[in-house]
Amino acid sequence: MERTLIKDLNKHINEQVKVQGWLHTLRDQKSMQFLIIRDRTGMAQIAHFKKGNPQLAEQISALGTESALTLIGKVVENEIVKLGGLEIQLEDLVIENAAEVPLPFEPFGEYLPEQDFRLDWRYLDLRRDVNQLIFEVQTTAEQAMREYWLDHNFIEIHSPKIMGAPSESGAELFTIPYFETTAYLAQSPQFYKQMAMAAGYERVFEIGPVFRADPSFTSRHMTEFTGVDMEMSWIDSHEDVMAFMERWLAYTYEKVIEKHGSEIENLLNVKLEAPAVPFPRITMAEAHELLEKIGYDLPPEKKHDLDPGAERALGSHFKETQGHDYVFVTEWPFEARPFYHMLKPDEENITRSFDLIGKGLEVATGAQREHRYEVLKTQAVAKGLTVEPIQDYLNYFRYGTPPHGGFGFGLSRFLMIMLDLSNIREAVYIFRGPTRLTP
RNA sequence: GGGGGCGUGGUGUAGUGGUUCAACAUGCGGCCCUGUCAAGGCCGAGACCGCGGGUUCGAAUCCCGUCGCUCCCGCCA
Repeated sequence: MERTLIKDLNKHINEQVKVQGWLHTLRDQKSMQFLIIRDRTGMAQIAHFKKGNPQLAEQISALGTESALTLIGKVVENEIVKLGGLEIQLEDLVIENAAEVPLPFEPFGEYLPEQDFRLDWRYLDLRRDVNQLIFEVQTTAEQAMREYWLDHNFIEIHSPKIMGAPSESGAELFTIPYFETTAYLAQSPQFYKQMAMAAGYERVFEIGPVFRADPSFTSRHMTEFTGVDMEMSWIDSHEDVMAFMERWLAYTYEKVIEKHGSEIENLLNVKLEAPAVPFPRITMAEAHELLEKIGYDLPPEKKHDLDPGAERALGSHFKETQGHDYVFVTEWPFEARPFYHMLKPDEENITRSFDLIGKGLEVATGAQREHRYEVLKTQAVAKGLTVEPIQDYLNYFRYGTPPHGGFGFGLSRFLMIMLDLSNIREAVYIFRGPTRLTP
């Protein structure tokens, strides 16, 4: 017998159906039992007259909530029933997997345990509607991103996550034993995206895992996360990358709104609107002036940079003045950027780069890359790097590599921003942090 | 790596030096209820108040240490 989804029960009045799902609540009375069963599509009431089958009644009485059940019965209309005006009169029940009693916590209780405890029992936590929604939204968002890329002639790549040399200086790398030597977990697909430019692929994207060995204890950092990266050739400047990116992001919002807008409003109380294109832009120099004007005190060691407080201040400023959640901060000083960001021709210390700030949180970094071999080498040396370990990378720029640029974008941070989640642990399927390796 | 906060039955909280201070809610167990509906009623079990030390006649409550969690800074997506 085929399974009927709970949302489709009203199409099967007076028919025998099989439903499968989780026991949401059990109301065990003297002569009757009511089981509320839940599947991904909704909830329904199952009624059982104890006298009809005392043995079954006994089994039901022993059931713990959240048990996985298969039920067979007849769908009947019943105006009294508040759950959809129908119920299933139980004929047979299979306990597929009984939930132990008691549960570690009640996923549908009035209050929730603290997050760390919920992460211990993440699969119970994920049974909550709002969590199901978050990952439906993520699925739609990724699909929209891919659609947009494919409509613009991008090629999808999957670069290796095991590397022989660090892909960038700076962020800490995880080392792993690798036969007779030591390898690193990829901290970014950066160099491999650029290799695709050298390969003449012109436009590539990758959605994949990224590893950072930084011991960061914040609500927005993870040691493993999903990086959303793209790179495009034959650009004139970083402005081409930003112009692409804002349309790509607006498209993603549109698709998410179309599919989940009302549910997001119901469950998360967020009224989603696609961000207007173009996004506001501000150069780093202007940002510093603005911060001073609005009274944000940037620490002196940050004079070429922004700190998280400054990002939040900029975020709320552009929200207030332009009603926009996003802002590009452009033209970062070379001191604050990696060696491969291209410098402006007339201003030696300024890069053709940008960060995208969403609701005050850094969500992406991008730039035009330096594609001229000698210039790139000089910039690496200027950053204090030795050429030898990055020679493989430098070799990408020896035999006809077009001008290009791109960005790296944090998928979970994006979900945080879009859905107003206060902690990245809520925006990721399974969280990995310095002290969280399980489940 | 630096700093702040928190740590009480399974879970969420109350209690900030003493005499019912170990409470309330929820969950759990039992009983009651002719069909309930995020049911309701009654009864019951369940915590030596993270751990170790100290102050005190007396510590969940104050102090020190330690562990865990959390947030902020640094780093970044």
